[in-house]
Amino acid sequence: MKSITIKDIAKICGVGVSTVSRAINDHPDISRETKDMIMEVVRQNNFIPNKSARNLKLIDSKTIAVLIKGIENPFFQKMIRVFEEEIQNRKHSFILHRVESNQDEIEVALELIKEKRLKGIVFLGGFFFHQEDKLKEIKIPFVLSTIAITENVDKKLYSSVSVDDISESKKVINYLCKYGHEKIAILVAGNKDKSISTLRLQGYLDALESNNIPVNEKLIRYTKSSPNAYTMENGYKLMKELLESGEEFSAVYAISDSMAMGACKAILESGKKIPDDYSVIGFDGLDMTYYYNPSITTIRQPVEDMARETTNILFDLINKKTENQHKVFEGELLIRESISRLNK
Amino acid sequence: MKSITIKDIAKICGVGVSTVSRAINDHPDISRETKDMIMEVVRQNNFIPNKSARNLKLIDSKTIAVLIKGIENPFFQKMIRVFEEEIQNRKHSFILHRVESNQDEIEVALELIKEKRLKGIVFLGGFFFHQEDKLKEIKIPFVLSTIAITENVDKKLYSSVSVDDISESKKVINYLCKYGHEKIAILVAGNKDKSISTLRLQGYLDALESNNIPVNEKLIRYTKSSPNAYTMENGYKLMKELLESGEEFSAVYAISDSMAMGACKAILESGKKIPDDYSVIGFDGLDMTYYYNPSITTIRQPVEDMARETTNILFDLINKKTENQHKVFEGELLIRESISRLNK
DNA sequence: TTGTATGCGTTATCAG
DNA sequence: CTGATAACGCATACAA
Repeated sequence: MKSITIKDIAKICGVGVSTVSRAINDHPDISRETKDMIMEVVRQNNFIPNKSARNLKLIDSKTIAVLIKGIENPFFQKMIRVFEEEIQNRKHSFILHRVESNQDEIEVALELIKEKRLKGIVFLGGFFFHQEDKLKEIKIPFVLSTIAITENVDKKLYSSVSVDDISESKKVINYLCKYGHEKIAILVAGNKDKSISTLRLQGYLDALESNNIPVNEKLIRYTKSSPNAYTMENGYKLMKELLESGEEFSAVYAISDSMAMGACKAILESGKKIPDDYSVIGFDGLDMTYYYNPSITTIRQPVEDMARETTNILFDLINKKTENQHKVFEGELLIRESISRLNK
Repeated sequence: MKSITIKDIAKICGVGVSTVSRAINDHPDISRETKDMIMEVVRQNNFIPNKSARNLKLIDSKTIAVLIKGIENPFFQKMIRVFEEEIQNRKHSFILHRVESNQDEIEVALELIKEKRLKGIVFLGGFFFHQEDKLKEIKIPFVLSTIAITENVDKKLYSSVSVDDISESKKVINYLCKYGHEKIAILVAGNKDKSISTLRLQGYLDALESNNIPVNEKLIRYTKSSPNAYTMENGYKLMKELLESGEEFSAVYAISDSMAMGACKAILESGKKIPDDYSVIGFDGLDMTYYYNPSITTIRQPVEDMARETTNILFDLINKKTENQHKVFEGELLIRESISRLNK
């Protein structure tokens, strides 16, 4: 079942393959008539050029890949849109490529670069625990977007766009403290998970200290299951355990909005009220937090702006307009209905 | 900046390219020592085979692609997992490929088939308004999963896995009627959108008729914006308009869970209660409906089973074990807290 | 067990 | 403007 090739088309048209190639690719050096004639034959025979062959031959491809770890995370939804738009505006092709949680994103990137002759890469989500020499293998421009780097790598080796998880996390806790909360629980991702979760936990600890509140280890709840720790289900389970433990607290900080909603459910199910009995605060700024009942106070990451800035930096790098950059965005505290005031 | 190829490796190792190829691809006809030696060199030089070249050469690739339209739809999240698992269990590679809402999925499929030498394809989401001859161009096995076909095409030409949107929709309305509701509003996708929305609306109309309830056009609300009609935002807007219109109703059926949650928000925001003032029912069975407050009654599509069955059929087709099949799954009514009983 | 040569389907170079 | 031909990087038939 051999499929039709450019040669077949050339034969049918009675022209050379290069002429067909020129017709397909809108080359200038071809007369209107031959082009029209060829395109007609192409259409009639449903000829579709083989991209592998094309990629193999091409030296320069004008395509950008976004490698996303955790595509199921609703947090990325809006960013994808922006990437698509921005990249297409710049007349480049956009490839969204999912990397599985057990895959090494750099390996995947390296393969894709070769396969597609990429111009640039965006790494979205996940966390880098890579060594410097790993990063150095990527010879094309790339930007880490909403990624926590844990290793101490030279900032000159990469670009990044992110929020400061530690300080945003402090913001959360300071806000709760301002409202009189002292017994503040936190729902974080499994303790071996060296990631964004660790940073947000760090912010929590720092803020408690600066507010002179002693840390109660029993109020720090870690998810068991991985790799998908930031789910509603985990938030629900953790909250349920916490409630059943009998440990006292007045507010809970879930390090993701999904977990926050799960936590809310557990609280409501136990017959308690939000925010009257317990205050809840999330992180990320998912739309869903607005629609939830009660609406949930959270820190919004400016995802659209972050995606836009990511592409800006990437194309600046591609056009050699800049060295590697690190842009940190400020989160926005969205004050909703899930926090009560304890002091007056 | 030429990148390293199999030839370079061969040269370094002092062997032929075919030997290197054999080493990389775990061929049997190669001695342990040469293989180990070669692999060591491969590692040291970070050699990564070019997939385009490989795909071009290969005749048989053992890869399955899932083309998904509307990847941002949380409905597909769980299915993706299953596809990945099932396909990997069968020792095939899994490619998730996003098709944009303005793209023709068949065109995309045709390209991908050539590029990757696919063994099979799953079309996930969206709706087919394609002619028969379009479908006939796809020469490899494929299955339409959770897709509404609007054209009248010969069922022998394709396989499908779905729920019966019309009858599930009737189930919804019959349930509401049983609880004494008669003034039932429905939130559907924009009227030009010939899709699943149309089918669910049809079920609504049919069920009203069989329950001897006259249709009130004012209770049928269409989203304006496309292409992403099934969002919380649209549910919210539609509900708000409906409430402000002053039209009387006791229950609302949103044809997607996301819309249902948006609708709930609008109701709650207006100071009304669910289900005391208004009953709400959704469709799809997203996890979120459980976590919402109040939890939302909905029709659950058995997504995992559907994904599993999709792969089963696909591989049966690949292995020539079967002709094209059409499997219809039954939805499950998840009774939650968002419906009140009007009659006693 | 290993090496050589050929072709996969395109695009690009270069001569006509 | 057009056509032959040489790559692109790899896998494989075939020869050794």
